[in-house]
Amino acid sequence: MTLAEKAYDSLRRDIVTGQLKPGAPLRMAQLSKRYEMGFSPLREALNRLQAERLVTSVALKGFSVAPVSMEEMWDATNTRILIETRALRLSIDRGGDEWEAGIVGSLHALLLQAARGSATEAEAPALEARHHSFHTALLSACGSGWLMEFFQRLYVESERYRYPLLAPPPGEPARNVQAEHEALARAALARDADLAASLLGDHYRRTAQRVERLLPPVTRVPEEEHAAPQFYLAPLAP
Amino acid sequence: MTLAEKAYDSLRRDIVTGQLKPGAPLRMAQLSKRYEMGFSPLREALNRLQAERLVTSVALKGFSVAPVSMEEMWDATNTRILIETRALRLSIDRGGDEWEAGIVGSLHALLLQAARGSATEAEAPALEARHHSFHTALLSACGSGWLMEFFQRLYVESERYRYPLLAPPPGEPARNVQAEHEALARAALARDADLAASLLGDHYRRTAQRVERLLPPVTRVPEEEHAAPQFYLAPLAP
DNA sequence: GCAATACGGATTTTCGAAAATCCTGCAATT
DNA sequence: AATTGCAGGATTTTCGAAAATCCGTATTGC
Repeated sequence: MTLAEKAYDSLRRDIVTGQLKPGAPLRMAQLSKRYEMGFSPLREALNRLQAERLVTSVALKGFSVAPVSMEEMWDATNTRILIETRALRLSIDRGGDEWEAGIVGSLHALLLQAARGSATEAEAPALEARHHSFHTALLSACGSGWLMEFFQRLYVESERYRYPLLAPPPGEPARNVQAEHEALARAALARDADLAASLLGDHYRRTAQRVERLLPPVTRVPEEEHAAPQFYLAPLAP
Repeated sequence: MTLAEKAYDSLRRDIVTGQLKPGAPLRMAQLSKRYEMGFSPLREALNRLQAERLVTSVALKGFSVAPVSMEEMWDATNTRILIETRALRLSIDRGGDEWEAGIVGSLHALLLQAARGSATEAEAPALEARHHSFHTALLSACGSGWLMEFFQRLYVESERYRYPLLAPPPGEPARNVQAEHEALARAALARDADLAASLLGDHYRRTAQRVERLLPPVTRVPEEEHAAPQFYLAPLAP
């Protein structure tokens, strides 16, 4: 594994888990010290992350962690539902034995980890990994590389919002999210596409609502000139 | 504009227009000479392009132009229809005067350029730019950054397949694609979401069928993993 | 004869410093 | 008092060379 790949993995993890805060500037000197490598591999990683919208950059002014907002969270959620319900229906149509086995296996692993009392911070990455595997398994037979790519992109994006909730705040009733996963798997294996798609949409909407309720401070991003225009009139000539 | 940005634009253009053939290895020394810059800005551009799936890379073995295939072209087409019909319906719901003005204006500019006899190679980039502006204007009021991003990604992807057809081969009946654009704009401005979505889907399916009919050699991607294909999208401009 | 291994050239990856650019604060001017 | 102009420092961007790795070839050992 090259240094640039290490840099990519480390930066991605630290952004998704919130150790690098949204909007925070990423200075080369500071990153170089933190990750113990030169500028070249860091720049490479930052450019990839920029293309994935996890970091932003302005020429000659450097990189920053991409900001978060409730608007963006809902946009990601709605787009996710569009992408994943399509991929799920395709998978239900086309999936074979391997697809079913992948669902059953990854759901089992997810439930084991969840039952292990994964509410602690130390267990969060393991739980998150199995959650990702399960959702990937569900869609894996869709046969569309583009749908899978967009699914992965939006999964990472929503992980940024979801991660702080893996260790639920005290006094908050735990949501039985694993029951939703089980119902989803059951509907998929029963080849009930309408039910499965409906359950998947509800699953994500519920997650988004929980994020909205428990993470309101996150949304308070001071508005600068970074705001996207309401309308976009593309230039005509090159 | 930094050198890295120039490198990105140049490489992207040369890949989309087929001057860099699908599957072709991209050697640093050769690129450095071709674009007259050092390794650093080139690597930066290549990493961004890799994240956008226009180039592939293997650690310590370098970069290549991403391959093309008919399967991938159909995947991009179908995913495009999913993304864009959603974005179009949202725009039709939410768009205001500026949105309408953008459509009318960019359609007018597109028709002017098309009437100018853009079948020549020299005019292809201008026609392509206005085509892109028109489709962007149609969706621009959807209010979803993620849908717009995926739209742009798939637009570029399909441009790779469409570009050689801007100058139609001799003996091939020209398709009246501008009539389709006009009908699309009319349906959008009339706020007929079902009709507009249906026209948009047909528009892309027709394009894909034409690509499939006129570019069959493209699909013959040799089995060897990294060799350049025997056939490729013929370059239009010098 | 055949497999395994060592070598040399080609290529990528990384480093460290130089060049270019931006930002801040202060002074000079209107 | 407000604005402009200009150093000086901080930061990013780029270069060129060094280090690391890969691939094909030839040599060795069995």
